[in-house]
This record gives sequence, structure tokens and C-alpha cells, in this order.
Amino acid sequence: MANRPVTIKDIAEKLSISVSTVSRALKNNPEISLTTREAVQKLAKELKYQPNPLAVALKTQKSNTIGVVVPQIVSSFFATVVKGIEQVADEHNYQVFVSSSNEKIEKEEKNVNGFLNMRMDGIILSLTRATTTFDHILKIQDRGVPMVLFDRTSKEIEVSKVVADDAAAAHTAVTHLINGGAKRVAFMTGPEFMLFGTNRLRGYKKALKDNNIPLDETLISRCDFTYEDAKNLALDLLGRSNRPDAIFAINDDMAIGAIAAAKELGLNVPNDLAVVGFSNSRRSRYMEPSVSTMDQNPIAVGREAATLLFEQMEKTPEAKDIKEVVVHADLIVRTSSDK
Amino acid sequence: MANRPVTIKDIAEKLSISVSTVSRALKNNPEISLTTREAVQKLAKELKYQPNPLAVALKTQKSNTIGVVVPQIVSSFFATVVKGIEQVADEHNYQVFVSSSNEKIEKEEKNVNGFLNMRMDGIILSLTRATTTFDHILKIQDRGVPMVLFDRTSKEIEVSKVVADDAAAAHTAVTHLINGGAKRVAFMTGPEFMLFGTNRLRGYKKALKDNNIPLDETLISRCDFTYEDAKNLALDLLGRSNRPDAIFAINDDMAIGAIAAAKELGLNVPNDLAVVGFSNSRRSRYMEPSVSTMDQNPIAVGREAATLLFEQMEKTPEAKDIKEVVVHADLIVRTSSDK
DNA sequence: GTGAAAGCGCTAACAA
DNA sequence: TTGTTAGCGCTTTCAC
Repeated sequence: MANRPVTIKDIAEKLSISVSTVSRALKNNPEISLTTREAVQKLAKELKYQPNPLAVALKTQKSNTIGVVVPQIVSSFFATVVKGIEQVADEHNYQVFVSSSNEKIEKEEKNVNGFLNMRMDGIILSLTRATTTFDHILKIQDRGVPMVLFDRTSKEIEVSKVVADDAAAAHTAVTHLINGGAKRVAFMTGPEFMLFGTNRLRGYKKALKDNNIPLDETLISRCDFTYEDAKNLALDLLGRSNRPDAIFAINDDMAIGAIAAAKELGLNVPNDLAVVGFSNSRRSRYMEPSVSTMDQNPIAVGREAATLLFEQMEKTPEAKDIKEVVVHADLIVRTSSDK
Repeated sequence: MANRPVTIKDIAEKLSISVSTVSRALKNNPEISLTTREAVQKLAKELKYQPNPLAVALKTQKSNTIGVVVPQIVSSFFATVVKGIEQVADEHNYQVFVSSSNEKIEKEEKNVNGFLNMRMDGIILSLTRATTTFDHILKIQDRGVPMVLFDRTSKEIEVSKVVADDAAAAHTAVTHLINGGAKRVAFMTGPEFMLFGTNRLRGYKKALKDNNIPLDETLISRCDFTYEDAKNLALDLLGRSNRPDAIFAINDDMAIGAIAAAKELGLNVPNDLAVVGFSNSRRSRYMEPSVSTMDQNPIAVGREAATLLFEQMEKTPEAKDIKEVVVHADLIVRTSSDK
């Protein structure tokens, strides 16, 4: 028990050579004779030698790790973004460490500081809703550590970003509904202060305009992001005399609520009511097979963010330029399988 | 740009004292005069000194971190368990690092090795479904690093564990349905090879027996864990002449499917059909307000696992004993709010 | 009460 | 081709 890990020194002693020779041999440095190189590598394998990353990082000032801070990990959107990040980090042979700020700025600061202290080589983060002060972010730049923000970004800091095209996605979704024959498309969304809600609303309005459909403000309705609230809201919408013939819902919870309401009222989806739900992720499986979704494509968000980060890490500190990548959401059309 | 972090040496130089004095002063070592202690601490704060955890860990052979390996992070169950772990780690002033094995044993081994290399002080993990070889687990013990397994464990390794009481939970749920007046309780579950399915089935059977209700094998039905499959299965179940008057569903997807099927058939939930869904988490909000759920209590699982780990870390290597903690699921009864 | 020195495991400039 | 030395930032024994 408590078997000490094998060090470079152990190898050196067994082979009666110096540690520096071992170090070089392990890196396949051609300055070292092939014979010793092979001997070292063979023994290393036998002893299952693994370099101590702490020592390496302390010495080289680089840890081959990147840190990711997300507002919450209990969210398929963020969890999936992380997956995307891990994919490309893997390709670059970097380890990824994730921590969650739980929507609290103090935790966000703590996490960032922790990552900085750990000498991580790059940081990817998505801000808390409450983040209004940016000292900790500036500190990252101050240290010269590459960084990219995604999804929850801020105009107040100059840094590379990966964002969603909320307005364009909403435009696509609503256009799809209109092309399907809808004349009165309702928009179910959340509280006014949510930025992505505002952007999607913009796309909604533009789509109507582009199709010469007059805007009917009564079709824009807001409620909290819960199934129950959405269902009640939809019950109200669909109970009106001039009810909508289509609903664009801002997320899948709302779409599910809308469908439940429609069923309760005896409406057939999608014949009587077409629905497109904006989805964070694969949860669309909860929806009826005939409901189309806008998939926000979180894997792509993650991959783009990581790619941007690695681009920066390769550049010299002065050559770093700021980029902004927009990830497009995919419209996944599902046609009714009713008989 | 590229501002070098402040070190103990910087402080020592500014104060014209030795680094060892600074080191001691920062730890409030009473051997150091109060005057210098205060001077050092003041300057440290001014310069925003933060110890380099790499150097500390390298020197002290302890990193104040624990590692968590989960099969997947895109799962509210595991994500929530991690949250529970973080809570108690926070209380102990430990940092938590999480990595996902994506249900692949190679990745699991890689993660474990990474954590070991990083000299993490403890490891909490939940095995891949495919984990059948345990060399990497034994290596943890071999190194003398405290470890606890949760949820997905194995009888093949002697180690502390935190598990769910699947059988007892199922027993509670089914008893609840019977007490509510159900005579024919159906059990909707997944493929046969899933261990928790087997355990819950055991609880189901025992509950029937304890209530003198004869087992009707036709009420035990299996399908894949998707909404669509569950709905179809329920349509079949509920379409029978002697249909069940209650359904115990093994997870919330299935419960949702069952409810959708009931509605489609014009049955009122819970009057015509009582439903209890076994839930991983808070997703029960998708369910109708009148559906009760067994909450698996993942936060508690996480907290218990971490608590067990810290207990072990405090003990001397030889005094470590193996414990097994069972976390009980909570029955959350929701009564119909129908008017 | 404080400092000098060694060492954690590794890398790299400089010598030989 | 290989070894010696210094040092990354910190802790800790031993001296004074």
C-alpha cells in the first residue's frame, strides 16, 4: 500500500545515468544515443513511469490544461457545450477542467482565480447572469492567458466570443411555419429581460415582415420557463376566438406545455396547430414526433470556442486578435407521422 | 500584459527578509514576531499574493483537491450528484475536479490516471457500464489514495460505496399506489440487463406480496427508455380489457409517456389511473401536477459520497475501513388539483 | 525570531 | 553523447 509513484530519478538510478539524460531520452531527443534512448523508454514502460504534471507545469510554466467555467452544469446545453470543448481539447492533447459558478459571481471569480493559480493555459467561460463587474476577467487578460467567452458574453470586454444567432434562428423557425401555411404565428417567450428572448423576438418580427404578415402584438406572450405556466398561457392563447394557427416557443419546456394545452382543447398537432420549439438540445425527444425544433447545436458552440482558444494559444501574445464566431442553429423538421 | 504572478520571493525582497520567514508569517506561525507577521500579511494582501498550488502540492504531496469521474455529465442525475459533492468539498475547503468517461472504460482509465498524476487527495467515481476490468481502480488503492464509488459500483472491489435503495424505493412507491386503492399496478421498466431495473422489480414484487396481491406477470412490461416507446407500451397496456388502474414507471420519461397514453385514451389521471414515476431529479416538473414521484435524491448521494471520502482522508492509511451507505429515495406525493 | 539550505520532480543551459 | 548545475515556488529542518 501507498506505493510511491515512479520518478525520473528512479529510472536514472537503475540505469546508472543522470536524470537529465533520462529526461531527454523520454522525449526522444536525438542528441541521446539510440541505445540509451531505447533502454530508458523500455524501463519507463516497465515501471509504468508517468511524468508528474505538477512538476512539469511548475518548471515549464505551462500545464497543458484548459479551464471551463459555466453558470451551471445541470443543464444539457452547457453540459453539451463542454462535451464539444472536450472533443477538440482531446485532439490537441489537452486536459479540460470544468467548474460551475452556479450563477453566482463570487463563485465565478473563485473559479477563475483557481484556474489562474493552477496555471491553466487557457480559459473558456460563459458568464453568470449577474456578472456586471469584470475584474476577474481582466485579470485573465492581464496574465496574458488566452480566453474565449461563449453564449453568455458581454459587450463590455474585448475578447473573442462564440455566440448563437438567436435572431436568425427565430427567423428561420417562423419562416418555416409561415411556409407551412400558418397565418397567425404566436410567440411564446420568457421574461422581458432575457437577452436571447429579445433577439429571438427580433427574428420573429422580421420574419413576419419579410412575409408581409402584419404584427399582432396580442400573439406575443410571456410567462416563466415552466411547463405549467406555459401550458396555462397556451390554454389562454388557444382559447381565443381568433386563435393562432402556429406557435413558436422559445424553449422546449414551453413547446411541451403548448402541445399539452392543444391536446387538452382537442386540437390536432400539427394539423390544427403547428409548433416549433427552440431547443437547447436533444430533449426534443419529449416532444411529439410531428413537432419541429430549432436545435441550438451546443456541440458546435463548444468546438468553436475551443478552436478559437487553441488558435490564440498558438499565436504570440502580441499577435492575438479578437474574433467573434456565430453558431447557427439547425432547423430539424419533423413531419407528422399520423395515419 | 503577461503580468507575472506575485511570489513569496517578491514579498521577501520588498521586506528584506527571507522567504522562509514570509512562508511562516503567511501561515500565522506564532514563532514569527507579530510585527513581521502583520507586515507580511499586509503586503501580501496589497500585492494580491496567491500561493502557487502547483508548488505547494509538489512540496507537500497533497493538493487539496478531489477528483470525480462520472460516466456522463449530460445527465441531471450525475450533474446533481456532483453538486452535492461540491457542497461538502466546499465546506472542507477542497477543490473538486470533474471529468466524464462517456461510458468508455478507456476514458475512465485515462481520467483516473490523470487524477492520480495530479496527486489528487481523493477520488469519487461511478463506473462505466462497460467496466469489467479493475486495474485502474486497484491502482488507486495501491497508491493509498482514498476512494469511494457511487451508484454504479461493483461487488468485485472492496471499497466504500454509496448506493441507492432501488428495491426499497420501488416498494414504497408501489405500496403508496396500493394504499391509494389500486388493485392492478403495472410496472413499466427497461431492458432486463439493467441492474437498477432488476432491483426495482424486486421491490415491486415484494410490495404486492406484502399486500396480498397476486403477481400478474402481464403487468410487467419492458421497453426502451424513450418517450415514444413508453407511450406505445402504455397504449397497449391501457387498451387491454382488464387494464391496470395504476402504473409504476421506472423513470420520468416513461411516466410522461404513460400519462400521454392515458390522455389519448381519454383516461383521467389520477382518477382513472394513478401514476408514480421514479425520477432522477427535478424533471418531475414535466409531469402533471397530480403525479407523484420517487425522487432519487442525487444531492444526498453526492453529499454522502464526499462525506465518506473525507472521513477516509482523515484516517491513517491503516485505519481505513470500508463502509457502504444506502441513500433512500423520497416519495413526493402530489395530490390532484383538479376542480 | 529569523535565516540558510535542502528538496519536491522536472527541464534546460552550459560544460565536458 | 552525457553530466552538472540551477531553478520553477514552496515548505521545513536545522542552526544561530
